[in-house]
Amino acid sequence: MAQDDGTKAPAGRVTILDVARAAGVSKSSVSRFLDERLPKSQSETAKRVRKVAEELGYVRDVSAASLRRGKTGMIGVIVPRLTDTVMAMLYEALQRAAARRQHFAIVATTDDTPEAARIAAETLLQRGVDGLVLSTARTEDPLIAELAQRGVAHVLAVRTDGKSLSSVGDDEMGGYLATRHLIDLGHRKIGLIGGPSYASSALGRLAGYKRALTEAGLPVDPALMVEASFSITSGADAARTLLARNEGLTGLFAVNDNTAIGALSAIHEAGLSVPEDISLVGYNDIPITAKLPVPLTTVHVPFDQIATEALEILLADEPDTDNIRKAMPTLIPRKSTRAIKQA
Amino acid sequence: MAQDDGTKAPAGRVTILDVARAAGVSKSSVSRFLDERLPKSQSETAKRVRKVAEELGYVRDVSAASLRRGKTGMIGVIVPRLTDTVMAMLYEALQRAAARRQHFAIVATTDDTPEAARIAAETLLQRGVDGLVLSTARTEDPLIAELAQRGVAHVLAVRTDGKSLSSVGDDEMGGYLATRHLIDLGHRKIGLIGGPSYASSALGRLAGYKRALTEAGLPVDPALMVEASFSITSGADAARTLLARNEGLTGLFAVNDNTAIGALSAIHEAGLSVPEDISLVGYNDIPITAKLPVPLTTVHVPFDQIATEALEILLADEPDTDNIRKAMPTLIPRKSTRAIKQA
DNA sequence: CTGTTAGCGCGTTCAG
DNA sequence: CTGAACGCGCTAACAG
Repeated sequence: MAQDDGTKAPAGRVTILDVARAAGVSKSSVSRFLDERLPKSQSETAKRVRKVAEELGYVRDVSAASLRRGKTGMIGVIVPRLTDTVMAMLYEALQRAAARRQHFAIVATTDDTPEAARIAAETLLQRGVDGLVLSTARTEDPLIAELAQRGVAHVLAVRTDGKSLSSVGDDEMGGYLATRHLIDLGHRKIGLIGGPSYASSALGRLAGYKRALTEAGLPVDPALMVEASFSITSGADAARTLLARNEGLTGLFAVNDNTAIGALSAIHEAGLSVPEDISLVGYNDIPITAKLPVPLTTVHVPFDQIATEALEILLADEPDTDNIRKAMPTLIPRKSTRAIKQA
Repeated sequence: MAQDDGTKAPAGRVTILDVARAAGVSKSSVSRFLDERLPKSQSETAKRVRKVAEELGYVRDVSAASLRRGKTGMIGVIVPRLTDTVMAMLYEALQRAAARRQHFAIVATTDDTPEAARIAAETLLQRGVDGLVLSTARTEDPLIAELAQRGVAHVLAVRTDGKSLSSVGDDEMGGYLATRHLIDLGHRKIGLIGGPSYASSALGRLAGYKRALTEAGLPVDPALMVEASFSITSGADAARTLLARNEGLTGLFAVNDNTAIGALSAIHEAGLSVPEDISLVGYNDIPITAKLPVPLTTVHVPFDQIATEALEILLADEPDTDNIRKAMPTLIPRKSTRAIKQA
């Protein structure tokens, strides 16, 4: 039994025509009054139309509007995986930023493989997204080149290829801050658990690590640097290697919280403690780091800012001039680092 | 400089009409041959049309198709948050299941508040989803009642309200398995870190805990049970309470891996070790549990199965008969549990 | 500011 | 099986 609200009950869903009739105006007027992109008119009729629409429970059919406008108001996000908390944080931030701009962010995952990234992009494009936010960029990424060539609006987030429009964290600075923190605490032999070399974020943090060392007059020793993926297991492996290879290591900088957590396991396994024997710094400040038995010192990344700027770039009317925007990270000192014991 | 593929270059995007012309058939034929819902015709023209479409790089305009079909092929997923790995796993599983059925899953988060859940549902519906998968159900959830009354297709996943169509894990069984495991190892004083009482999953696991205890002739002692949220911090708090309140506690079952991880902190803090002093079991088997310094014994939940069945229910032509489908969990014994030391 | 008109690209009648 | 014609609901262009 459908409820009767006094107006002629529309058969199925309420269309713009129902509203127009009920308000006694033309449907194009309704369309205009309800256009969220225009500054909302304060005229009496405008108010009445909005009220009637509200009462009737009218909601615009996005398929029809998208067809006509040539835009869907959806933006596609491509991330390696959502079970990586960093990427979940990025996506949630992008959702918030998109909502603020009356858009909606949909996501597809790639497991960090280029083939899946291509499929993800295709899927999202097929779904009609107005643009793409990619966090999977590699240096010399053919997918990105192709998108550019096809004229697909896109922006890189968190990771950059060094040339396309991007919104990232200042990884070099973050790496510097982390390493400098350890140096300031008196550490002299500081290992690095790096990330995959195809990720600009990992490379930047490595560069920052080197700069801090050099600036402090410390040697940049290849034996102190190990490359890992962004996984917990590979962090553990890397830490094991580093520990075995370097007598007297007291500081460790992992360019990712996950690898730091893996390193924690390896350190315990070796009969050592954090921070008593080894001071450890992570990167990203994922929620769990603050809640570990020994809360992890890490570098906080302002994902909300990165997301906001990414969308600003993507949705800008005319192409931006400065290609790569960098957001400032912050060091969060917690309990996994302490001043070195005096010899 | 647009490349010329020999056919008349369409101005903007390739439409169905371009394909029709290039293949020498009418556009309705093209539409039919390319309809993924129909069994694909093997006739020569069909093959030719598909080939031409492929060559021209034709992709169906989903807005136009959706407008005409009255369906978008999108399903909306509502979860508390994606930074909770459990929910990220659920959503990724739903994405895969949706893809298998030629659909696409979009997501919105609620921070586990009913008001945000309502907004999330509205947002998703406005975006034109064909149905909703909710993992935020509470017992007596007005939002769900409203969806039902409005005729919105929906299914509950992981958590159920006990009456609506749902696809969940068998939480009672999981709770039983976890507790039984501890009992089998000789533990007699087993604490429970429960979840919020509005979540059916938490309630089910609690019920399983009680059944295992009762079956073993052990008392169900209220002092051994603490309610927590699903967060790490609250898990730590709960464990502290339990430890302080119960002399001789040797076993602990946390109905969620996150709270188990929190408990870990509290246990260490109290100067105790896992599994030497306390055996600990979690729930969900999120990836990190296997990689902790002491890998966590936990209950694995088949999210892929839950997701597949959820979509089966949601996309079914006629309403299902059995309301609540339950997937079997599995106990994964790792290093956080061991036989009790003999007195 | 308002209304009229003309499609957006597609899927689905319906007649052949 | 095929094609012609219609219209899904909306917005843009235009005219008043």
